[in-house]
Parts: sequence; C-alpha cells; structure tokens
Amino acid sequence: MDLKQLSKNLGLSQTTVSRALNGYPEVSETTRNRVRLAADQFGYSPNKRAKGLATGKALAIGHVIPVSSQHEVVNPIFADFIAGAGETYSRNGYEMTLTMVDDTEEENIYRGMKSRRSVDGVVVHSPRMNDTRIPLLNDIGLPFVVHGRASGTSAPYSWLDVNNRRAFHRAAQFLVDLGHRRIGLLNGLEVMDFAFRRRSGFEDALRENGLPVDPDLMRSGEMTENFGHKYAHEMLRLRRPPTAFLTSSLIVAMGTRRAIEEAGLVMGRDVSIITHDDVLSYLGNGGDVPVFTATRSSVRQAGRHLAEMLLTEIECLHQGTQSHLLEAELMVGQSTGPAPKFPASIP
Amino acid sequence: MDLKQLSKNLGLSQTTVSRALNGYPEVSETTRNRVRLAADQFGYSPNKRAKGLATGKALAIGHVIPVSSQHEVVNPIFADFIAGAGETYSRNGYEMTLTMVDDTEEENIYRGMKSRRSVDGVVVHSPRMNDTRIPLLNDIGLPFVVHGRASGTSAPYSWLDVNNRRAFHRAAQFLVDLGHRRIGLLNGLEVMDFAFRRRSGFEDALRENGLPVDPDLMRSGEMTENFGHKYAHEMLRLRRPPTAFLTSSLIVAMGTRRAIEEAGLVMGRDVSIITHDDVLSYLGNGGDVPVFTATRSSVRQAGRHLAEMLLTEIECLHQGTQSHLLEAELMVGQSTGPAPKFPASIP
DNA sequence: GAATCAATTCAAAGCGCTTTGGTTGCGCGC
DNA sequence: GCGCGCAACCAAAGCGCTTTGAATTGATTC
Repeated sequence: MDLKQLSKNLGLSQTTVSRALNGYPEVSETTRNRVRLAADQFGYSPNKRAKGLATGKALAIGHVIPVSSQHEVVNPIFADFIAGAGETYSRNGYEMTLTMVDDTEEENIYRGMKSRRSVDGVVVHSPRMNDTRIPLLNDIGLPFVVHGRASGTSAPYSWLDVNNRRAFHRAAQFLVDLGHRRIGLLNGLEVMDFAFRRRSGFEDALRENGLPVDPDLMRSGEMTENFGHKYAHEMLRLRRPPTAFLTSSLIVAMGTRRAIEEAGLVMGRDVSIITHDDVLSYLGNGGDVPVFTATRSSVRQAGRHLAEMLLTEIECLHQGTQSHLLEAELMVGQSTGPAPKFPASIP
Repeated sequence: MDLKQLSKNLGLSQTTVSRALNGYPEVSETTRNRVRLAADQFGYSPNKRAKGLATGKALAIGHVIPVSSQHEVVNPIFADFIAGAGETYSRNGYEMTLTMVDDTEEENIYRGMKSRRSVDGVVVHSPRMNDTRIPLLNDIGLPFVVHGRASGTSAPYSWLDVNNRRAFHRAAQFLVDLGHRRIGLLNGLEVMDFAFRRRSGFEDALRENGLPVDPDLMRSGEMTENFGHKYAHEMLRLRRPPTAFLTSSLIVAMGTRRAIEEAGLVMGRDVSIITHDDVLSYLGNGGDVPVFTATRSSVRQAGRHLAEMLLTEIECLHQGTQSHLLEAELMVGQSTGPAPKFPASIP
C-alpha cells in the first residue's frame, strides 16, 4: 500500500493525504480523521527511503563502533549505552544504524555517511586524547555528539561525560582516609580520554596527601577480567604490595577479587577495592550493601541523554554546543575497609 | 557531489556514469576508468536513499532487540554477536539497524519494517518457545534468520544454534563421571528456548545415570551475577547441598564462585562449576588452563555466520531454509574436580 | 553504396514521497 | 454584482538514483 493507492481509495490527492498524515493545518479535521482511519486500516506507513529522499533527512543516527583489529575487544558498555540511546531514538521516530569498523578506516566511514546521506548525525564513542574524529566531523559538517571528551582538542563540540577525574579523586581520597598508603590503579587504556582523566584524579589525590606516585602500582589495558586478575596478582607479589586497588570497571574488579582470594586474602579486610561501576544491567552490583564499593554512573542513562542532545542538535539546528558533566556517586560496599595494620605478605 | 554533477563534469550521461560505477559490461574500460577516477577525486558516493528507492533494496539488515520493560536486562551477548554480524555486513556493503523494542510491540515493529521497506531482512534474537515472531515473519514475507531455535514452531525457518542439549548433557555427564551426585543447575530464563534445551540435556544425563531430578537444585532466571550468587548461596545452605553447579554463562558462574567462596569453600575442590562460555571478548576465560571448565561456543562467530546466511537468503532468493547446529567444545579448567568424599557442610 | 551489426552512449521514465505554486468554491463587504 | 480573502484541496515538479528503450557511432558485409 503506497500513498498513491491510499489517496485513490480515499478519492483525494496525494498532497492532501500526505498533509493530513503529517499534521499540516490546511486540512480539515474531518478529512484528516478519515485519512488516518484509512491509513490504519490498510496498514499504510510511508516508505522510509522515499520520505528521506524527498525531505533530505535520513531519520537515522549512526553509531560507529571502533573495533581495533589488534585487540578485538568489544566494550561491554556499548550494549547498555545503545539500549539507552535506542529508547530515545524510537521515541522520536529515528532509527539507529550501527557500524563496526576497524579504526584505521573510520575516516572513510564518516565521509561516506555524509556523502551518501545515510544518517542525520553520529555519536562518537570512546574518544581518545587528541581524537582526530572531532575535527574531521566538524570539517565535513556531519552533526555529532561525543560520549566522553577528548583532551587536547581545541575545536568546540557537544559532549556528555562523567566527571572521571573527580570520581577517581574521591575514590582515592576515600581509601587514603581509611588509612591506605599503597594503592594500586588498574586503569583502562590510557589512550582513552576517560582513563587519562581517571589517572590524573588518582594521582592528584595521592599528591595532595603527600603520597608517592609509584609506577609499579599503575597498570592500564583493556578492561577485561583477565587484565584485573593478572596485574592484581602481580602487584600483590611486590615486596610492598598495595593494600587497596582502584579499578576501572566491575569486570576488572572481579578479576582483582579473584587474585586477592587466590592469594588467600580477604577482600575488604586484607585488601580493599573501589571500582567504577557503569551500572550494566547484567552485572548488578546490587543488594542493600553493594558487594563492591564503587563510583557509579549509569551508562544507559548516559545513552538516553546523549541521544536527546544529538536530536535537538539536529532538529533545532541548535547553534553552539551543549555539554553535560555527570557526577558519579560513591556507593560504599563491602569491598573496602580500614588498611590493615600489618599488611598481609604473600608467601 | 551527486550523479548529475559528476556526469556533467565528465561530459557523460548519468546512465553511463551509473553503469560504469556499478560494473555493467556495456561501458568501455577507458570510460570506466575515467569515471572511477573522477568519482574518487570528487569523493562521490551515491545517495543511499535514492539508490534504495530506485532499486527497491534497502541494503540494510534489522536487528530487533527485545527489551522487556519488566526486567530491563540487556543481554551482554548482543554486543559480541552484533560485532560479528556487523563484520559480515560491512564486508558486503550492508548497514545494520538496531531497534530496541518493548516486547509487547514487536509485531508492529516488524510490520512497519516491511511496509516502510527500511530493511531487507531481520535477525530474530532470543527465540522463545513457540515464538510468535516466526509465523509472523513468514506471514508478512520479510526474510529472516533466527539465532537459536524455537521449539513448538511448525513453520520452516532458517536458524543457527548451538547444540545446547548436548552441551549440557556432556557437562552433566562430565560431573557425574567425577563422582558428583548432587548437581545444581543455574539456568537462563526457561521461556527462552536455549534454556529449555539445556535443562533437558541436563535432566537426561541425570536420568541416564540413575540420579534423581531434584527441583530444589534447579533455578532459572536472568543471567546476572547476582542471580548466580543468590541461588548458589541458597543451594549451598540446603541440608544436602550440591557438590557441583552447571551454570548458563560466565557471569552467572562468577556469581556462583562468589557464593562458594563466601561459604569458606574452595571452587574446584569442595564445589565444582561448569559453565557455558559464549567467548565474550571482555570476559576471556583464558590462560593455558581456563579458570572455569566450560562448554564453549563463540557467539561472535555465530553472528558472522548467521549474517552470512541471511544475506544469501536475501540475495539468492535462496529457496528452502538453511540451518546449522554448532557443537560446543568442552574445555576443562580449574573449576572442576572429583566430588569430595564428605561434602563440606555449611555452618 | 546501402544495409547490418556490435559497441557505446544517451534521454527520459519511474521509484514513493514532499512541497511549491496553484485552483476552486464560498461567504463577505461595498 | 463585483472583487476579495480564506479554507480546502490539487497537479506537477523534484529529491538522486536505476533502468528501459532508443540513438549514435564506426566497422563490416552484401
């Protein structure tokens, strides 16, 4: 059923039917109702491509997920972030198109999206420091918003980010207040902007408390369970092991806990953990008292919000950029406790 | 830059330029090269919507992710599955559009996709038993393939599935061979077809070995860490606790391990765990000897493969249905050992 | 020299919608 | 009775591509 047939059935012109369905005022209410009814009845919905061609809008948003060919890790936060964004899109009649792309050809992808007009805008994921995508997108004139920020980028852009620096600063301070003096940092890949900020918040807290910044106690890498396990294990075997860890995700924290328990130690008593928690739906850090003490901020919520920002940017031709800095809340759980008087030594 | 401009620049007709770029034979090689060069130079790529309108193909595949409003869990395997499928799509010039949808309106979504022709086909995720989507899609004539199977559906359809029944049968047999007599099953939601099959494989193995099927030792639910923890904890406090668990995912296994350790027991010695492992990239169950004994099958690989099946179905108008049953491999890790002579009792 | 042919190229129609620039019919004031 | 404004509707152009059917070559054949 297309517009032509529908209008023929109704004995009206295509123009009128189109206007009736799209809410234009120059159609009488009786006609509009008649048209709506018929459209429902025949199950008519306009061909998206034709509509797109005619209006110049794609009614679609692109998410380009960099999948490095070297480390094939799919960041698990995508699922929840995209679930959040998807809610916003469907509420507003947009589609979401996902592209997995090797990070070497990202530029071509964006240019292609622009020139073949397949999307109205894009969400930039996992910004790195000095991220080249931001000037690129500004350059080619494709509307975009960034999930996170990119230090070192001078061009203006819209973003939504968690205050990673403050979150890790607070977390570190919390551990110091509990008496911890040696704290291990298991950070995300530090080419990623968020990881860089987290580290700097962590280091600032140490310095403010007159504590040394010890490279032996800092590792960065893909945020997997194995990563957490491997380096926690390694640090716990140092001559002077850390009495606490600050980890970048719940998954890493779980690996860290495994290393702690393998060493015959007890999490929360012998060794503390604070982690950042993105509130992934399948990884609830729940209960009345959370298992892990955590700085938390829902990535799903972030997805919803960022998608809204992008849509207003597209629809309102919103001049100027928008930005939102979310504060993470610090939830005290069972994984932290006072620093032990005599740090357990590993056999 | 559009086709009109490009052809004007070249002094050729739109027809010729279009044919040159699309590899039609009735264009001389010299002209074709000239056209290609110019297209590259001007960064021309055809407007996707116009192309779609003209050809009637959308060059896009839809993935409809059911997001139940009750339990807002986003299944973490989506990320990896979609990464796999996405690779196939981009290799073949397709886009992937994702729709998060409350499962009450799925039907409308599919009908809409069909009538507005926004996709050439869809992938059905998380089939339930007697899944209504399969007859629906057959009915409206939208090409589709299913990730998994739907017991109780008589209509033919194409699918790719892991042999879940055999995997859990083998896993249970493996535990029985190690001397375990009481085995806890922490299963996915049993409206899901895969969970149903897993349970039946599990029960068959018990029966074949003359062991009772004890409802107290079987739980099903969303596969979260908390789910694993909660019910493992509960079962371990039974008068006759299980000496082993069979769990539905690595995440659940991690929750189970937590419960075991909280009880002061040692995984692999006091209590064994076998889990299914979807080989999610961020959850490597790696090492020379995996942490968890597991039946494994890569969901990312499944995504790649299933996407290929769908594309051949669409492009070749492949009559008849295709199906593939993948066998999971059993990887022996550190989480299993002989059943203890005197099962540890919980204080 | 006219007719045939293959190899290239082209003009124009069409995909299903929106939108521009009308037309129509009616009540109004003068 | 005339011109006017307004409400309601419409025909046709246009979005950027593909594809049909025809035209233009130059070479070949009779």
